[in-house]
Amino acid sequence: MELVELVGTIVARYHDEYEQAAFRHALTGAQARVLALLSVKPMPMRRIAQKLKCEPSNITGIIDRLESRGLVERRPDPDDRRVKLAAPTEEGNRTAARLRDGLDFAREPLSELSREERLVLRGLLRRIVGEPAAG
Amino acid sequence: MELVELVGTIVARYHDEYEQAAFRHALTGAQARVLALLSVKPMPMRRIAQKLKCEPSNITGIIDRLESRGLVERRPDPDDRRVKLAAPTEEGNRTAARLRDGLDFAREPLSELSREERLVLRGLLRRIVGEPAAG
DNA sequence: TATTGTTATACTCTATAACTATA
DNA sequence: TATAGTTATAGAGTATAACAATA
Repeated sequence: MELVELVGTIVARYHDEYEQAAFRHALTGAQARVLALLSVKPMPMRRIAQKLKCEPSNITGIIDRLESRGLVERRPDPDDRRVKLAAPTEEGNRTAARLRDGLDFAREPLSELSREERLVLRGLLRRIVGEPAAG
Repeated sequence: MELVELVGTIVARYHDEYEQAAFRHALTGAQARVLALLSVKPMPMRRIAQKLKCEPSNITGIIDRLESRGLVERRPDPDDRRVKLAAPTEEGNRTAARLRDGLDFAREPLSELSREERLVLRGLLRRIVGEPAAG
């Protein structure tokens, strides 16, 4: 099995598992990604679009749906009245935490590897990602 | 940077690059995946749905759009008149080949690694994917 | 004038359910 | 009866263009 094909397999599996984890919380993949993003740090609508690499107009609907479920709220930005800060509610933060815990990919397949092997893998992946040697 | 985060980064990058490669040929991601699949081997509509992990009814529209662009055609199955085999046209095969060649991910980041490192990486990824030692 | 978020619109992908034609 | 593909429908994500409020 070729390296590129292996990477493709892992990408597909990771993606599927993320979608499934989202589905368990009655979220779509996009909604789960936005919620996960906001649970790290609230941010303006436009910043979310940049992170998701999509047009800002799409974020309106995604936040609408998360807001209607009580997982996210829109707050005014005291420094710029044009800006709306999207932030998770308490329930949103709890959902985001359970979402993280439900990502089996982290545990199961990687647990096949020993500690040393994981360090080797991490080093190789860092090279691929283009990380500097730090960390 | 943690291992899981690294995998997530690579997954996102791979995904983006695939979408971009598809876009360069005026294809959506789903259309490109189906075309790539069929360029390996023509198959019944239902089999495509299984490969893409979606409902068969969706495949009708995707094949419709590929067919209207002359990239794919529907052929009867001589063994079962219910079945329609989706197969790439000559132009479809050419497009699929150019699509494969345009996937920079294969070349650029992996080329950072030496031959030995790539073998080590392949071995580790095989373990993660759960491949038997064969190949 | 430029920017932020929104609205309106259209297209694609998706699941569900009902349908046709075969088996 | 069961299966393969289709159609109809609805919801979600996406891009584009135009808009109101604010900078």
